[in-house]
Amino acid sequence: MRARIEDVAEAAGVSMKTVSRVLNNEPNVSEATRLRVEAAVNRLHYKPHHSARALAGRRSYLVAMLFDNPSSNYLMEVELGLLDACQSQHYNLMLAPLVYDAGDIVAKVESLVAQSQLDGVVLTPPITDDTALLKRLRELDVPYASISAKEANRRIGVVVDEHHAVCAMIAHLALLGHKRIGHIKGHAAHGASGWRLAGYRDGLKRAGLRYDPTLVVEGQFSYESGYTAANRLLDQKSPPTAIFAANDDMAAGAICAICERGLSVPQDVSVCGFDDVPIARQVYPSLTTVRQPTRDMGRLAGLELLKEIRSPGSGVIVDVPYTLQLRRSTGPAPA
Amino acid sequence: MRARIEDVAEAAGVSMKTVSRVLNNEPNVSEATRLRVEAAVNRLHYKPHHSARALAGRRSYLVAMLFDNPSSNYLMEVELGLLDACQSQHYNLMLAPLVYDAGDIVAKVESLVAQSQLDGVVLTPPITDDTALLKRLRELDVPYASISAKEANRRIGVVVDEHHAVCAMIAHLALLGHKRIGHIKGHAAHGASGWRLAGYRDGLKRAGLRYDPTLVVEGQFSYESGYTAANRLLDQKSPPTAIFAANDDMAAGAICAICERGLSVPQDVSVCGFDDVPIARQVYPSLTTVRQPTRDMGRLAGLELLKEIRSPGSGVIVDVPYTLQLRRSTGPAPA
DNA sequence: TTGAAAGCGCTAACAC
DNA sequence: GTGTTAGCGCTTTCAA
Repeated sequence: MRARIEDVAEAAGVSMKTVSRVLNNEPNVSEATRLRVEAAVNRLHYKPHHSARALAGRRSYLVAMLFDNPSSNYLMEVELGLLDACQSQHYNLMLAPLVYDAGDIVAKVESLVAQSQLDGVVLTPPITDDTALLKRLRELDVPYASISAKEANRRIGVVVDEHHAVCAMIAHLALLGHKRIGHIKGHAAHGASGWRLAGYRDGLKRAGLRYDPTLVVEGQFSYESGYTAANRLLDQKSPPTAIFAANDDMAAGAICAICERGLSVPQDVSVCGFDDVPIARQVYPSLTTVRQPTRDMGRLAGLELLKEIRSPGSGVIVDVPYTLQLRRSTGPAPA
Repeated sequence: MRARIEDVAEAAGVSMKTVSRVLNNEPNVSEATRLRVEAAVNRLHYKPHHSARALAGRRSYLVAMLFDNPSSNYLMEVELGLLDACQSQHYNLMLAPLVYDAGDIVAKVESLVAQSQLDGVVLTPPITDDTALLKRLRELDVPYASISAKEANRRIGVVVDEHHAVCAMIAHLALLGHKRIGHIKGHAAHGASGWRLAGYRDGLKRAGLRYDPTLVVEGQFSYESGYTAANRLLDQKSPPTAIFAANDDMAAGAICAICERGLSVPQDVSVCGFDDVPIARQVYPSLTTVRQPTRDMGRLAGLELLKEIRSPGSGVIVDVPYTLQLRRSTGPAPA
C-alpha cells in the first residue's frame, strides 16, 4: 500500500502537521525535525496524494493552456515547455482548445475555471489579446501568464523583441543588395503581425530604403495565404527581389508560388520568414528565418505563472532573445 | 459560493447519495427522482468537485498520453482527439513525454502512475510496442489503449489497415505504368515500418511486378533520412521511376533530393508518402499520400480506454478507414 | 516550535 | 428505491 502522511509522521516520530509543514516548506520547523522527516519521506517513498491535497487546500494544482490555432508546431513546442515547468512544481497541465468562431470564449473559459478549479491559465496568441477575456480573468482573480502579448496586455509572461528581430532581417536583405523588399502580413488578430510590419518599415528606413505600400500584401499566417500573396506581389509591374513573410508557413507558400512561375529562390527572388518551425528546414531551398526559442518561452511563461500563483505580485515579463537563422532562401539581389 | 452535492440534495428533497447516484448514472433511482435531481443540479449550476470525487472514489479521473517523438503534427492531432474524448467524460488528460535514450522508460512510467494515480494510459507509436512496458502495465493492472500497435500487442485501441492502404497506393502507381517502384523504409522500432514494407511487397505482387531488394533502402521517418535515401535510390544504374516513402516527411525529403538533381516530380520520378500531415499539402508539388484520420484515432483510443476503465474487459480494437489522397506528386511513368 | 481536531466534497458499504 | 454513516489523505485552525 502507498504510504500516507500519517505513516511518515509515525516513522519520524512527529505529528502529521509537522510533516505537512516540511513538505510545503512552511516556516517553524527546527532543522533537526526537518531532516528526520525528510529521511522518513525518502525511506517510505512517500508522495503526497494530489487530490487529497487539492481538496484540503482548496486549490487544484492545475493550470490550463488556452489556445485557438490547433494545428501548429508552435503550439506543441510551447506545450512541451509548459509541461516541463508544471512538472517541476507538481502542477498538472490541462489543455483547453478554444475556437473563436464557436461563440463566447469568455463564457467557455469561465466554466472551465469553475469546473476545474484552475489555479491559473497560460494564454497563447491570439488569445493573449482578447481584452474581454483578460478583463474577466482579472475580475475572477484568476492568475494568467501570456506568451507574446501586445504591449498593452502584458503583465506576466514572456515576449521576444520581434520588432528588433525583423529590423535585423531586413538589414540582412539590404546588405545583400535588395532594394525592393516585399512583405506578406500576418493575420490581423495577432499582435505579431503588427510588430513584424512595424519592424519591416523600421528596417527599411534604417537601410535607407523607401517604404512602398504596394509591396505590402495581406496574409493569414497560412501556407495557402502566403502562396496567394506572393503571386500578388509577383504580378506587379516591378515586383520585389526579396520577400519577407510574417511567418514560415507563408514563406513556404511564397517559395512554392515562385517556383511554379519558373523562377528560382534565391537567384531571382529571396524569401525569408519568421518562427523557425520545422518546415523552415524542410522546404527547398531551406528558409532563412528568425528563430524564437519557443519551448523555452513556454517553460518561462509557466514558471512565471506558478510564481504568481504562489505569491501574487511576483510574476514578471521575461524578454527572451531571438536568433537570425540564415539558410539558403536568401541571396544577393539579381543584377 | 459554489454549490455542493449537499445543496443539491436539499433542493431536490433527497439524500446526498441519491444525487450521487443520478450524477454517476447508477441504477436504482426512480425516473421521477432522477428528474427532480437533474432539475436541482441545473438550477444551482452544480458541478461535481473533481478532487473530492477522486479522493473519495479512489481514482484520479486522469489518464495520460505517453509519447516519444515530441516534434510532430501527428502527435498534436492525436492529442486533440484524446482531449475531446476525455472532456466528454469528465476526465483530465495528462501528457507524458518519454525519451527513449534517457534510460528506463518502465521505471518512469511506474513512478508516473504511482505519483499521479493514473486511471489509465494511451500509448502512441513506437511506445505501443515496448513489450517490457506493456508487461509492467498489465502487472500493475493499469488499463491502456494503444494507437497503431503491432498485431501481437493489440488489446484495446485503434488501428488502420496499413497493409491494405499501401497495396492500394502501389496499385495506383502500377496503374500509372510504373514498373520500377522504390521504397524508403521507416524507423525499425515502429510497427508501421513493417506493415508498410509488407504492403509494398504485396502490392507489387498483386500488380504482377517483381520485388527487387535493391530498390528498398533504409530511412528513419525524418525528412533528412528521406533525402539521403532518395539519393541512394537515384544513384543506382537503373533507378526507380516511382518512390513510395513510408511517411510524408521522408517523401518531402525525397522530392527535395529529386529537384536538386534537376529532375522533375512527377515527370521524371513520382513520389508518394503516408500519413497526410500538413507538409503533404505544403511541398511542391503537393504529395500523393495515404490519409489516416489521426484526430479520430486519438478520440477513439480515448473512448475505448475510458470504456475499459469503467468496466474492465469492455474495451476493444477499433479499425478505422484510411483514404488515398491523390495529389500532384504522382503521374504517368516516363516513356 | 509543535500537535489535536475539524473539515474539504464526495463515494462506498451497508442498512432500511 | 433510498438513506445513513464512515471515511478518502490532506490542510487548516487553533490551542499548547
